Amino acid sequence: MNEFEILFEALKITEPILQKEILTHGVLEKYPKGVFVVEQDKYIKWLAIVIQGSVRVWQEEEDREILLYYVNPLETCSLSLAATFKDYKSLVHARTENNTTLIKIPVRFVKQWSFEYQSWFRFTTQSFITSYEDLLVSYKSLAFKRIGERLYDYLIYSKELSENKIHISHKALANELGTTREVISRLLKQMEEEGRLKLHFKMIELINS
Amino acid sequence: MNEFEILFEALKITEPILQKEILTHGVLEKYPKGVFVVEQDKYIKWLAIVIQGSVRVWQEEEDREILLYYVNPLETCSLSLAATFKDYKSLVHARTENNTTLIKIPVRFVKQWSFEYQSWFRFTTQSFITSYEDLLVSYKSLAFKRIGERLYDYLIYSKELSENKIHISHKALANELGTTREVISRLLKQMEEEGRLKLHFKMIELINS
DNA sequence: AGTCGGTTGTGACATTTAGCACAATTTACA
DNA sequence: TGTAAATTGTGCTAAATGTCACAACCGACT
Repeated sequence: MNEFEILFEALKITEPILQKEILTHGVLEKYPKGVFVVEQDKYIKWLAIVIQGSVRVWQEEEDREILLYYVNPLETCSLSLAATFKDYKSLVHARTENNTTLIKIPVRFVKQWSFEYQSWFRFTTQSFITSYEDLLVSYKSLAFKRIGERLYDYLIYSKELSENKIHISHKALANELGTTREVISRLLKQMEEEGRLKLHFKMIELINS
Repeated sequence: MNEFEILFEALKITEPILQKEILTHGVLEKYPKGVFVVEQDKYIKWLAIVIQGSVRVWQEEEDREILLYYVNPLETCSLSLAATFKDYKSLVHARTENNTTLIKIPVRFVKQWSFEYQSWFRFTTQSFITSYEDLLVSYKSLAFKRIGERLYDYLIYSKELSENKIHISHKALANELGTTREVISRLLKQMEEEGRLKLHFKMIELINS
């Protein structure tokens, strides 16, 4: 099954005309890790849907950054989606996290299809809603939780995606959470002393409670 | 011009069939200040569009709260909108700020119309996008700015909506920004000493720089 | 084995934010 | 006019977070 077929199946795109449109105007691209897909303050020209790999989306200011979310297979960056409805500059950065396969759709089609094809409408709408809810949860967490708790939440969440061993540096964790490396190092050390995890070089092992 | 006509004009709802649908299924309601329109963890049954007045939308945890946004005339709460596409419990609270006139649409129609009527599609889409962007800006601000700056930003923003005199208590400001009253009082006092504003009882006067 | 760049640990200290206590002030309204 | 409730000011203290400096450590590569 090729990438387009994967897309059609996952998004339940059954309309033959829409399939044809996507095949005609969509562009398949493969990127290595670390490529910028979207840059803050630049105009967005394509809607990218991740087929394989993942894309990290974040905001930055001076030398700090904070994670917004990851775009995983068969999801799209809801901000690119927003941009397709209203020409504007990106408020965020986005970069591939792994080798990543994308299908890119020129923005001018995205809106039009939403009104014409039920399945595409479902896809765009769902993407928006999910992203909005996620952001809302993050916002609340940022407003009311202390860094220690947000850090642990992050680790638990990462664990669910893979296993008990999370491969990430303290500096990278700081960038996910919008703080600095020393803060993370100290909090992790403290959690290690509490027996909640075990620290290794560029790896954190969670201990099942 | 009655409330429905105002709605049609503002949202550029020209389709006669849609107008008829809205007149048939929409309900006009007038509330005094302080009525809960949506409550956290409750199911959403209506999409409310503000015609007059305004609705405050916020999140809370224990005895803290933080503002998300205000719904102003001819806007809708994007979270109610999200809920119409996916039955779920509200993540937020919403309460009228003034005497407020709403048009309420049962959620089951909202999604259907989006796909059937261009103007309704434009309305729902725009609402989502605007809310999403606003939340994103708030998120960044929360992540990187200190309370003092967020406070001043808030005052400047309020000033633009009305005049130099902002009628609000320190406690209410704390609730807008997710902090406590003492913090706000001190920061305001400091800004007064710096000549940036003048404090009165339940009112803050901004000084043009 | 040696070098180098990135990573981690940590002490000392500064700043920001929060929490408690209580007095003073203002308003609403009985 | 008097009283109660809400609002504001502020000293003191504590906790959370950020900053700087520097040493120790790890792993990739020659």
